[in-house]
Parts: sequence; C-alpha cells; structure tokens
Amino acid sequence: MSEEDKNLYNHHGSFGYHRQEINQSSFPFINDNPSIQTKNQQGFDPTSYMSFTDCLHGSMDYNALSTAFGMSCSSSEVISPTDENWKNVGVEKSSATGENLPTPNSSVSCSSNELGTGEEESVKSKKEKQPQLCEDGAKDQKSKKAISNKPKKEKRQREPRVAFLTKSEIDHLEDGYRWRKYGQKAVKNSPYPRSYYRCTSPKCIVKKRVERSFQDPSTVITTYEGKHNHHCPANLRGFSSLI
DNA sequence: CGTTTTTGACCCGCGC
DNA sequence: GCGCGGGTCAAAAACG
Repeated sequence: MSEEDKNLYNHHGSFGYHRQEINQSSFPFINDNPSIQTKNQQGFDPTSYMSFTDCLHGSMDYNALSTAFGMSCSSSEVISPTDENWKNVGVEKSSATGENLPTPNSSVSCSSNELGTGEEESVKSKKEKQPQLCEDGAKDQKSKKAISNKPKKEKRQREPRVAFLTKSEIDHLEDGYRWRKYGQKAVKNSPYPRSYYRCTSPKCIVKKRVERSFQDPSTVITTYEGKHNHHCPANLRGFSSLI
C-alpha cells in the first residue's frame, strides 16, 4: 500500500465519516459484549440518555439522535449528506475534526437524513424490479443477466444513514435488534472486511454495515440505514428497564 | 430442521 | 465505453 493511499484515509478522512474517538462507555445502548459492557455504566446517566435503539425506531430523527449522543460530547455533529455529499463529508468535516477535538467520552454519529421520506421505495427499488421480470420461468437465478433490460428507474435513492464509531474488540455490537448478515466485502485500502446486515424483523428495511477502521483497529464503524418499524426485540425481552 | 453465515457472482453507479 | 468499487443476491455450508 502506498503512502498515497494512506493519505487518502488519513485520520480526518477515514471512510468519509466524521471521525471522533469514542470510549467504550459512550455507546449508550444495550449490549452484552463482555469487552465493552463493563464500562458502559460509568460514562452516562441511564436516566438521561436516549438509546440509539430508540432512535432507530423512528421515534425521532437522526438529528435528535446525534443530539442524544452529543450530550456528553461537545463536538458531536450531524452531517446531512446526500449520496454525493456522503462521499465528500470527509472533506467537509476534516476542518471540524481538526478543531473540535472530542472529549474522551465523545461518541459520534453522522446522519444523512435528507431522504427521510420515500424510504421504502429507495430500498426496494432494486428488489422490486427483479421479481417482476423473472417471476415467470426465470426461477433460475442465473437468469439475473436477463434482468438487465428492465425499465430504467430513477436514480437509486438511499436511506438516511447514521454512522457510529465505537471502540470495541467486537465487530458486531449488540444493539437490541436481531440482524442477519447478507454480505461481506473487502474494503479497499483496508485489511478489514465490511459486513452487511439486515434486520431480521419482517418488513423492517433497516440495514447496517459494520467495518473496522484500519487506522485504528480498535474502532468499529457501524452505519445504520433506515429506521426500524417495530419495537426493539430486546425491549420485549425485558431489557426495557435499561432504557 | 429452521436459521444464520459464508461466499462467489452479479448489478449498478461513477470516474476516467 | 470500460473498469473499478460498493452493494446485494442466493445457494451451500454451518450451526444450534
């Protein structure tokens, strides 16, 4: 890997997210991870935070989410990137990162909420197209290729996304929801793969990506996309008292 | 046996 | 137009 490559992912700009160091204690949601839970109690007052589990319910927007995370952090920011901006946030935010050093307890979230409406369509856009075209006699998944002459749709839209940086040895942090992994990809310029998860709840379109920062392997980057349309399973199992 | 993970192939958007 | 990289699909394998 060349120096150039490294520079592209320099501290400020890694993954295009606003990068802030956060403590294990700064992740105010349910987790059973031995590596992080022991510190979870010390960094915040359980009565005064809002779990991002709640946030992802759709009971609040991502600005509020960031606010919730920012209460112990002076520099938590909300970035509202469009798809294009999403790629550019690294540029935009680098100045902020350089100046606003987070408190030791800082958590981070970046949100993309410009697509708050029409979220269902955006995600389904791809899926919907395929069954329509191959439901007849094209059960063969290899017939995917034939799909290419499907009618062009509008530019694919993305769900609002929120990224969190978490210091954890564990990649897949427990957040109270159940996730099914549906893909994994190698990340360019990073030795660590990115994993793709989808909420297992029926009709719930929420997805998340989990990857480890190669700049700081102790940091896990979790990006949520979409909002849960159901209650947190963990809550139903009696975790609600924790929230 | 049902659910989840793995993994290679495919699709799509974007930059050159 | 082509190549690249990100994202998704789905069959097979693994797991509980």
